[in-house]
Amino acid sequence: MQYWLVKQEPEDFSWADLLREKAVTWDGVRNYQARNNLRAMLLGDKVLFYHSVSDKRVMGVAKVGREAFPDPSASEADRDRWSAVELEPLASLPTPVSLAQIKAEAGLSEIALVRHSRLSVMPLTEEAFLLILKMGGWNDNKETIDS
DNA sequence: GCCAACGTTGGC
DNA sequence: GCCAACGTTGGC
Repeated sequence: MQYWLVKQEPEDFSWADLLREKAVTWDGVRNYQARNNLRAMLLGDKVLFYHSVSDKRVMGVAKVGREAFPDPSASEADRDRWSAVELEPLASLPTPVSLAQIKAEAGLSEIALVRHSRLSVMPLTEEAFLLILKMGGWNDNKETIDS
């Protein structure tokens, strides 16, 4: 099991949109580091969904529903250069976790969300992932989210 | 709205 | 291959 965080401006595609649509093709990533992270995702990996810019909060947990495939939003010539995955919603955080809270938490000072604010797809350690869940009011143990 | 950080492009 | 110019992202 690996853990990730993806960012999206809620005006473009929000957590509520994902809950409504039940699945989304996560395409349009045009940064190599982010793309490499997409390609490393495995079926069932857990993905925190973060609202950037206007909201700046972690909203919920999704899972990888399909591993990397050629990005359908890329031009024919670039189809193999860029990748997409599918994400499915798992659960909303009882209380979304703000960027300010994350920055104030010593245990999260090393995560890419803080250190590399422009990266849109990033890995998280299990510790960081579970800590953010806890900060979001997720009181159960990790087996709950795994089931 | 501003600007820092960063990635990409293209001239040389 | 270097680097200046430029575009984009995203926090503030």
